[in-house]
Amino acid sequence: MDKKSPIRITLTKRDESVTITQWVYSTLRNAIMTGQILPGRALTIRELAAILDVSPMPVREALRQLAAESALEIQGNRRVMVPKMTAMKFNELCEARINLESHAAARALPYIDNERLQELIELDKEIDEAQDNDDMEQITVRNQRFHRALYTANPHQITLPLIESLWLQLGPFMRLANSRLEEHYTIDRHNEALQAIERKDALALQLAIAADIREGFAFAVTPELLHSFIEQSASEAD
Amino acid sequence: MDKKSPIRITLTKRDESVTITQWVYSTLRNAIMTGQILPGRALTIRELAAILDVSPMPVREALRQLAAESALEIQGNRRVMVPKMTAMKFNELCEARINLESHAAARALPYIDNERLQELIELDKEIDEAQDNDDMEQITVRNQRFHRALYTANPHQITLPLIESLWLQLGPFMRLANSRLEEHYTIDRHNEALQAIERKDALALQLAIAADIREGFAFAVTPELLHSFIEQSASEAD
DNA sequence: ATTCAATTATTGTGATCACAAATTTAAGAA
DNA sequence: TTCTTAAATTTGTGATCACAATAATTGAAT
Repeated sequence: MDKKSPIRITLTKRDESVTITQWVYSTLRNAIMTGQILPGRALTIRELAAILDVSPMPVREALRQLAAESALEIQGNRRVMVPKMTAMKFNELCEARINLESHAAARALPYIDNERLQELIELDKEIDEAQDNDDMEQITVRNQRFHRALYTANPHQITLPLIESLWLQLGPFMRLANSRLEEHYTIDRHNEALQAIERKDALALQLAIAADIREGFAFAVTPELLHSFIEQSASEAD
Repeated sequence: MDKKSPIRITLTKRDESVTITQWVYSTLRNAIMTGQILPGRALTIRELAAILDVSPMPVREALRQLAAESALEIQGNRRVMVPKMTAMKFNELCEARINLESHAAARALPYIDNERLQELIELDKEIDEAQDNDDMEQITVRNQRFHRALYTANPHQITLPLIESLWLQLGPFMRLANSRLEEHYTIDRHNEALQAIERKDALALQLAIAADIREGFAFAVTPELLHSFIEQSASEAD
C-alpha cells in the first residue's frame, strides 16, 4: 500500500497587504473549488502548513472558517476532510441553489439601475469571450462574477454568503457545469435574464436564473452520468 | 464619559467532554441570540477571554467561526462586532427565512414517517406547555427544535446550516417573535403544518411554515414598530 | 476651549511549545 | 497468516510570547 495520496495545491504569490490567514483561506478555498483535494482525504494542520510553508496557526483558522461554511467537514475525531458527494446531496444542493438564487435575483431586481445593467451586459460579454477561448478557468470565474453582480445590486442583500456556501459545496462540479457548452446547443439564459431585467419582469428573471442553473448541471441529468462524475472524484474513499 | 459598556454574558458550567473552543462558541452564540451583546459594540479577544476566564486562543477560534456564519462582522480594521440591524435588513432576513425554510420543509416532507410525525406532535405539545408557563426562553428553544426536527427529516438535507445562520442574524428578534401570543389571537400554524404533513400536501405545508414565520414577526408589521425594536437594541451605536 | 502631534496602551496576528488524545506501527500469540 | 495488544508517532487543542498595526491618551500650540 502506498502512502497517503499527495496533495497538490496551486500556490499564488501572497499579497503583502493580506494576512497570512486570509491567503491560506483563499488558497485552500480555491483548491477545494477546483477539486484539487479529493473528498475523504484527511487534512492535517501540520501537513497543510508544510505544503503552504506557513506556521500551523493560520491554517488552523482557515480550516475552521471553511468548516463553518460547510466547505470542509469536521468528523467526530476532530479530523477534517472535504465532504464526499452523493447523488442525493448533489440534487439537494442544486435545488437549494435554484431556490436561493432566484429569490436573490428577484429581490435585487428593483435596485438594478441602468449602470448596473450595463455592468451585467459587460460581464456577460466577457463570459462569451472566455467561452470562445475555451478557458474553463475564466468561464467559471466570470460566471460567478455575473451572478454576484446581479444579487449584490440589492444593497440590503444578505443571501450571498449562503449562496457562496452552496457554490463551495458544489465545488468542482461548478466547473463541469460550464463545460457543457460545445455539446448540446443551449439557449443563452443570461441574455434571457438581461431582457427580463430591462422589462422589470421578476418572474421571467427568476425563471431565467433557475434555467441557467439547471441547464448548467444538465450533464448530470441522468443518474448514471452524475454517478460517474461523483465516482471519479470519490475514487479514493473508504 | 464612562468607559465602554460592560458585557454581561450568561455562563454555563462547561461539560468536560467538550472542547473549550466549542464551549466558548456556544456561550457567545447564545449571548448573541439573546441580545446580551449590543450591536456595534467592539469585541476584543482579550476582553472576552477575561470574561469567560479562558485563554485568548479559544476565543479567537470561536469569533472566526461566528463571523463565518454572519453572526459577527469583521470590520476593515479587524475589529469584530455584532452587526447592526436595519429595517431593510430585517425584512430581507425574514423573506430569506420564509423562502429557505418552506423549501426545506417541502423537501423533507417525503421523508417524514409516522415516527417523525409523532416526534413533531410531541415537540408541538412541549411548545404549548412552555407557552402556558410564559417561559420565553423555552418557547424559543422548543420552537427552533420543532423546525429543526422537521427539516432534518430529509437525510440529505443541506440547508439547515444556512437556516441557522439566518436565525443567528435575526438574533434577539427570534425571541420577540415568540412573545406575540397573548396580544392578538393567532391560528396555530404548527397544527396546520402537522395536518398538511399527514395529508402529504407539500404546498399546504409550505404555506403553513411561511405563515408561521411571517406571523411570528407580525410585531414588526408596521415600520414604526419595527423601528422602535431596532432602536432599542442599537441605542448605543455610533 | 479646540485642534493637532506625539506618546502610550491595546489589539490582532502569527510563532512556538506542552500535552493529552488519537492514530499508526510494531510485536507477539494464536 | 490473522488477530490482539503494546509501544511509538502524529495530531488537535490550548497556552504563552513577540511584534507590528491600530486605537487611545496626553500634551502643547493656536
